[in-house]
Amino acid sequence: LEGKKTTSRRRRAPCLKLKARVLKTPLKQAATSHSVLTEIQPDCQPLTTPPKPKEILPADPWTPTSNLKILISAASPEIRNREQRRELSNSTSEVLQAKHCLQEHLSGDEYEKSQPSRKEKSLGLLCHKFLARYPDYSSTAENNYICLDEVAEELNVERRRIYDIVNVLESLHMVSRLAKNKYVWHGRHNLSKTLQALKKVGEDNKYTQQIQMIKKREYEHEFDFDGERNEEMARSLGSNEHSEMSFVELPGMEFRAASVNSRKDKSLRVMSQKFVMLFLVSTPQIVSLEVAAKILIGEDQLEDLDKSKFKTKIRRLYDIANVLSSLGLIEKVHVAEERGRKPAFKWTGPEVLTDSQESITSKEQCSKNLFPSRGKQNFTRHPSLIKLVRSIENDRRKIQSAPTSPVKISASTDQNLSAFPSKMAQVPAMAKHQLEGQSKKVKEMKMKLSGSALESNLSSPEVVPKPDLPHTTAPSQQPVLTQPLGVGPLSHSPVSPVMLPQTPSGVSYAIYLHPSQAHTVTTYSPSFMLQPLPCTNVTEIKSINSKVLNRITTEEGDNQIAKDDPTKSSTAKERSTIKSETSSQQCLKRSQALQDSNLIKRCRSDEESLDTSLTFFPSGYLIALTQCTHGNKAGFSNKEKAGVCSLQHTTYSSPIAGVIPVTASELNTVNIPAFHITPLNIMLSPTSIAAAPVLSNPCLNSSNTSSAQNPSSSLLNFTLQHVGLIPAGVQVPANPVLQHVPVSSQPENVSHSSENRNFCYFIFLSCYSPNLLSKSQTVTENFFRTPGGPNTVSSLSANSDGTDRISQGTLYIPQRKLEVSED
DNA sequence: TGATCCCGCCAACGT
DNA sequence: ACGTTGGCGGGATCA
Repeated sequence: LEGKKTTSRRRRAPCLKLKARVLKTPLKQAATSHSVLTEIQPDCQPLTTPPKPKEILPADPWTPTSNLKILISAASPEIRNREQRRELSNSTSEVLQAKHCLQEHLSGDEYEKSQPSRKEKSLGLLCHKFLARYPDYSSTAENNYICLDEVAEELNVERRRIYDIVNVLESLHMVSRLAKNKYVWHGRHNLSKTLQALKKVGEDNKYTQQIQMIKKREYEHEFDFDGERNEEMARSLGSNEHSEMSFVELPGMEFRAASVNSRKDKSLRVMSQKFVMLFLVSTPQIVSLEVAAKILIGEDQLEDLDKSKFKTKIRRLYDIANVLSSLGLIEKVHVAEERGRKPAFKWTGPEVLTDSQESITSKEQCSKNLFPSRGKQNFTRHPSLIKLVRSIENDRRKIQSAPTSPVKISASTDQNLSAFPSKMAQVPAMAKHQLEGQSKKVKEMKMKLSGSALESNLSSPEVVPKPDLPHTTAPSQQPVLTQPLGVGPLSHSPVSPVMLPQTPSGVSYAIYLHPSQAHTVTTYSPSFMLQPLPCTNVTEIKSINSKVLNRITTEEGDNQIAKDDPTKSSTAKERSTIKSETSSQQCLKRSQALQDSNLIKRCRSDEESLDTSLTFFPSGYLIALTQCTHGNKAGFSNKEKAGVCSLQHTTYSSPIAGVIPVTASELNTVNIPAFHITPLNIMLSPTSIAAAPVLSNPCLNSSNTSSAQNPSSSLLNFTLQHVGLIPAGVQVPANPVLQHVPVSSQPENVSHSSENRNFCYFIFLSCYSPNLLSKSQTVTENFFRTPGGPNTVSSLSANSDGTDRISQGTLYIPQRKLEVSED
């Protein structure tokens, strides 16, 4: 028991071998037998993890010096510039811990005996060490090659452990295999794209629903293992026929990734990706190991959902989680449960935009052409392509696998595509291109937005732009836009009005209707609020919490014990743990109780300091009615401003609807996430609808005017009826006149006479989507079919300056009206 | 105790 | 036949 790893291993080997043959790694079909285990065990004493030797090992590589080195590398800011608080505290604690050990080493000689503790050998620490060797963002100049042997040796670990790390990194495309024993380091260069792709796949996989389902069952019956229930559940989960999802690749990297070897499962990699997906699709972004394990298991083997399998899965998840934690992507938390707390992890990585929010269209369009059958597999290898890929892989492998085959592909990550004969390769490239361009645009827009918000006096509280926060992780990798959103009014909370920078071009409005209050709307809508929203770009709607906060209930979410230390300024973070109900049903069910005092407090403070990071957008039905005119020439007087503000405030109390002014010219800048919601059976009372126009609070308008045109009431009615907002027979008042509006708040503020301005009306039936929207393109493509045909859309989206206009007088009715992803 | 997860056997793969 | 990968699960540690 001298402890030397190698020694003990050697000693142990024969014994294990014997036993193992019988029960350990079952030969394919041989099932593990515990009885055998117990019987045999006595014979071969060790057969267990060697007890931690308490003696010292002079030869042990873990000398104080090495410890120090590790500490330094782990903490070195130059090397690891990426992290912030979270990870910082993370690694800091680790470092401290290690330091502690170090001190022990130094202090007492007898202490030197202490073997590296289990902790010091943890995968997490090892991963930190590993990561410290490479830059977050690799530059071609540096040594981006990873030689497993070397690394293993340098880090003093078995190679096996390195595989664990590399496999996870590979799943994030942070490294890719070049050849035997050789990997290339990509760093975080592709991270955001990878995450985006993963999120997309996760959504397509309906992970959100799966999670929901599991939680539900769990809740209903105290979850009993070996119960039929589980099998049932597994079946239902697995029955989603997309269970064969394989490794998600990244455009431009697929072949390299594929070359990793054709070992079919690639389990750890795939598991890692799926695990990440779970975070990306859930809100709050907290995933308990249990749920994750169940989903991951349920997906492939619906049959035996036995305990051991579950345990194993959990073990693997821990391995993965350790690596992800080292990367600063997740952080451990605990969620309170009826019985004690359950381990869980919280996503702390960059916020990821949904494809549907960003460039789903471009990507999807491209891929759809290739994979007409399903959009869902955009980044997953399509079955029909496997053969092709295989053959390519084979060729490639031949070239690559020569022992120590030198890197023959240029180190750059995405440029070798052209080398591929397959035209498939070009698609991803295109998508990527667009993606990049778009995110750039998003960034610009965001900047513009916050800039104008700053100068706008209208900037009542909510417009106070949040100073650019340092990125939590990869600096500059994600658009600022992607900052944690979430705050807010979550799923059921009423949408709070938003103030956006005023635009000289006019105003327009949108109506927000929260499903949870739909019933109210149907009958009477005293709280129907009209919000004058000066806006330039509705690219991002900033909202603040309304006083009436809804419960953020997620079986897990609620219970989550914010174990965050108070020192941590986790506002955005915390807020991001809002749950967006995908199910309208649930939305309706949820009560609107105030949730936690923090939120309330924050809400209050919002009035002054306003954390505007919050950007959620109602996703839902959008109806644009152009030709509605309004406006006045009065500028914004202070008084008016005040009025607006107060109006706005009152709205917080129980806004069930809101209107966002949007001029036609801004139409294309409005971002709305793809439909997530079912249109519900919301019916608007005619009066409510009529109110919309009223919103064009005169005080918002600039003096310039255009001919006064009244909105076509028939058009309006038609539209509303068409989408089921009002009963067929009902007619909405034709002319939006203030007095018709049942505005319950500050009527005096809306009583100005108005002049005319062109703008269009948007009506949203919303189900809040905490996700940020970003691209105008999304809106236009998802909701409108311009008369000009498909090209119109392209041209609109192609224009980045946001000046495109949709011809006025046209009623665009979304064609995908009832296409809901929800179900 | 239950949560973590290190350790290393050995099957599957690749050459 | 041998080296590389990496699934897997016992059981040591940690909290």
